[in-house]
Amino acid sequence: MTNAGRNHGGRPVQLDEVSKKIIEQLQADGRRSYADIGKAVGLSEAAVRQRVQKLTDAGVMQIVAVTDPMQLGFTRQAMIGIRASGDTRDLADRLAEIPEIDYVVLTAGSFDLLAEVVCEDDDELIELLNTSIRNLDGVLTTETFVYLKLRKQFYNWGTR
Amino acid sequence: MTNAGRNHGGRPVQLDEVSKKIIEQLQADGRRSYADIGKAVGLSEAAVRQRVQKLTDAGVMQIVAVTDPMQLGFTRQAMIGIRASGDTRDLADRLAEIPEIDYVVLTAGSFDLLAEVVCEDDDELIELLNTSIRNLDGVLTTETFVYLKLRKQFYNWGTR
DNA sequence: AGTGAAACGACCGTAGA
DNA sequence: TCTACGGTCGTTTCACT
Repeated sequence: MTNAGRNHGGRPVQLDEVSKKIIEQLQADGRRSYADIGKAVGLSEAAVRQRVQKLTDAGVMQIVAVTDPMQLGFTRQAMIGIRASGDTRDLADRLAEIPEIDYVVLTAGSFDLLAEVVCEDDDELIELLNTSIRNLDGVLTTETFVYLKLRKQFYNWGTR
Repeated sequence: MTNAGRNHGGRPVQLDEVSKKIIEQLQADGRRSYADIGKAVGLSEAAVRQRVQKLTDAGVMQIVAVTDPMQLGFTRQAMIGIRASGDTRDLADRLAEIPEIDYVVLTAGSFDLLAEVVCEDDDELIELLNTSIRNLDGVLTTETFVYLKLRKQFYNWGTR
């Protein structure tokens, strides 16, 4: 189960209804057996297996464990909007190295970057902002949006 | 493989090093066999399976398929900051019903809500902003941050 | 909470339509 | 790209520690 063959070109893949159904099944339960999925979509176990292989090799889909930060004791989350000078790709790289940051995206708009942080508590968040983030070369100003309640989350993916 | 027994109380669970290692293995590959994981963490297959069962039942972890919107032809993503009046929980509920929105969070700061949208192209994004989002009762102003490049994404989860 | 063993079911490779 | 099938390996259950 390697990552070999990822479609780094990023050309969209045309999916038929059957593959979409297979993905739906695995979005509900990533460990569902290929045989079970086959019954649900009307295909043999081997055919399902081949399609899943193709989809993961092409980088359309990944089957992974997703954790709940709250349950792991990370009670404080926030999105940080960053206005920057210089090369934002470079800054994004440096932000990505910070373990408390789980999400970094380069944007167009009144922020140049958005970064999501996962912290144990407010103290860790303050520490992170004051030492790790605002001190970075190229960071002009930041704006913090502390999460009060997560209402919806659907799993997409697209780091490349 | 139901969702039964989710720990909706949200009390943090204390995890030992072994469970953390198991989660790490599954974050890398959600379909890795329990036997393999057992070899990696020094536990029998049955013990690993019991722990994984517990972790998923407690709501600490979920094993799911995560898709890449780009590969599925959704070439335009954006974060939308929303300033609102009235009950933001109510507004969040209505935003969550919009299929193009995959992420809604209530925040403290200069936005009341953040919503992430996944669109096929710019036209769909414009349409969505003008018709579905800005027209909602309670939406005062919006600010859109179009994604240029996703740099880092780590899978967390916490909708309740 | 963990191991070990036996029965069962899933997965994988290959052959063939 | 699919089905069919046999060998191998993973999973499940249970008795035991």
